[in-house]
Amino acid sequence: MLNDFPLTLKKLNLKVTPKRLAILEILLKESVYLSPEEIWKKMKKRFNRIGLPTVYRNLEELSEGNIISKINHPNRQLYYYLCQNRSHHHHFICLSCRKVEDISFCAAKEIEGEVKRNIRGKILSHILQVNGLCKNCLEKKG
Amino acid sequence: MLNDFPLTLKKLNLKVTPKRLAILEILLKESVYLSPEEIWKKMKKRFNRIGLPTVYRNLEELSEGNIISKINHPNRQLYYYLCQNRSHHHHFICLSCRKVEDISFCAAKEIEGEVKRNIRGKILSHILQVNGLCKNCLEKKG
DNA sequence: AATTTAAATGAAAACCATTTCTACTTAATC
DNA sequence: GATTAAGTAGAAATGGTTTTCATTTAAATT
Ligand SMILES: [Zn+2]
Ligand SMILES: [Zn+2]
Ligand SMILES: [Zn+2]
Ligand SMILES: [Zn+2]
Repeated sequence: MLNDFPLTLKKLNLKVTPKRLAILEILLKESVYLSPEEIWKKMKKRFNRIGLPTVYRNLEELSEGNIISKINHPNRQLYYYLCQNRSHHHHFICLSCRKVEDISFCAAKEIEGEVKRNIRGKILSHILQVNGLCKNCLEKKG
Repeated sequence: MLNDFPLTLKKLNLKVTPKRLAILEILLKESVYLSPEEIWKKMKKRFNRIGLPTVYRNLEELSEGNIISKINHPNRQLYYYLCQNRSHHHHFICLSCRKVEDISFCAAKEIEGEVKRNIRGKILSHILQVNGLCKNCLEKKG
């Protein structure tokens, strides 16, 4: 279930193409967030012909379908991460080695309450992300 | 204190220039987030010569100095907002009319605990933002 | 008030990550 | 296998943002 990618794609009404599967496989193998170009470079090892726009398109679609997460990086470039944890949660990202770790705490409930009570608007999405240095990177510096 | 901009700039070791003051004044007047180009257009009404890079540079510096907030927008463009609330808090942003409203709830404490306990890393920053439709925009649609 | 110095600025150009376009290919359905 | 809508490659365009560098300005120092 966790990585029956063909099924996952079908559920999103996306065709099961070798390139889509490869993008997911590449991301699954990584414990760090990757840029579209980095994923493209890895794809070039598997396919003779593979365009960068294909990688961008697919990453956007997969992100739209909540299969992969978009990372909010201070340098404002795009990064993606495939998390095997399928329940709602957020991320701690290492700004040095790019490692991604799960944060189970989510303020969604409390915030929903506050938005209902005071703002009286409709929530469409929320971002919660912690940026820092992971254990390994901290120890290297010390 | 709240808008003694010259003093604020001095504290950041930034020179008190008419253009910096104007950028702050423009932002202070707005209850919505603005793009650098939008701010530049407003600046052109006040100055004969005003370059877009100057606006970008100053916005970045002011954001770095925590005088203004950078907005995380789904379209990935830069937007800034000057919030008069000087205590730590986060924002609800309307994706339709761009209104920004304060959310006092912040999960920082809980997250800090979780990062200390499980991740054992160092937190450098955190993002918490709620995107949605404000009360006014909801009612317009209904 | 004049001098000095580092910071700020404008204009033009560069940058470059991302998107668009078009012709071609492929997956899925029957 | 034929059909059709979706996916793709490659090249080019896009456009928000940053860099460069010569000039100007703020503000500290005489
Ligand atoms: Zn790390
Ligand atoms: Zn995760
Ligand atoms: Zn609104
Ligand atoms: Zn605020």
